[in-house]
Amino acid sequence: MPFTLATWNINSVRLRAPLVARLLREEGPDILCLQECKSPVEKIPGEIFANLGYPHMIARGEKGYNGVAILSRLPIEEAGSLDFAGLGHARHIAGRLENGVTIHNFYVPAGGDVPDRAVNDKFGQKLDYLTDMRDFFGQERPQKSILVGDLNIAPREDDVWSHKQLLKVVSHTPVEVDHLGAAMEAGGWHDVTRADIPEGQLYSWWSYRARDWDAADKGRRLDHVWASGDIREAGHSSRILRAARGWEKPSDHAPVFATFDL
DNA sequence: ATGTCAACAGAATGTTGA
Repeated sequence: MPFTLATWNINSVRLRAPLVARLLREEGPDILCLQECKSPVEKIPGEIFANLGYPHMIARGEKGYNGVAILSRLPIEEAGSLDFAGLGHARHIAGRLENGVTIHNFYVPAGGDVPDRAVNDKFGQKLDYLTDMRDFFGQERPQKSILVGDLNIAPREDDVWSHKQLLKVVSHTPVEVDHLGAAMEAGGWHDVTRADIPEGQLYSWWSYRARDWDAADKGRRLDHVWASGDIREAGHSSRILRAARGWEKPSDHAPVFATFDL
């Protein structure tokens, strides 16, 4: 049975519960992975989503920051949560579907402003997080697995509005791209979005600070859908719902979709 | 340095993080 999955950094699931509901109603993904819920789990308005046909929710949360959740119309059971770099943050949850597919939902640390771990602890934490990711998935290569989330890195030149102007901007520096690539390779992960859409500029995030985000279009592809090597061929129909960035009181991220024939 | 958001602490705005 094919299923469609979406990943979306919602930037407060309580404030934007109406937008989540709109996405569920209008697009109807089978599974929606959220990041930056910024809410303790017990304060996530799960009944709103349940009433829309998404009775299954697994989540990790904390007060004010981070937080990840998976909403599903298919039964999903928790399959652990990882705390890379020992941050003690709610940045990951894994779930398993009845067909045996595991879904990892990640919110990788943003990394602060200065791309130098000697002067910016947050940048060091981001690199350490990615190194731990590499080591974890390298230990035992995942199978029948999908990894999604806000990875806070735009790896390719055509994943940013200006490769040259962003080389020293956190999210597109070579050291971050290398760390992400190492995690990807160690786990045998494949970039489903770029397998589907190999050519051209592709963004999932536009800063709030731009006066006209749509016209300026200074975006970055920070949100990703990966598949383990054994199911890479099952992924298709990738798309980014850019329109959601223009909704009333939007998140600064747009949802990324993929369908899997599994 | 700036721009714009959101949550928190604690009672108005400043801080932290993105």
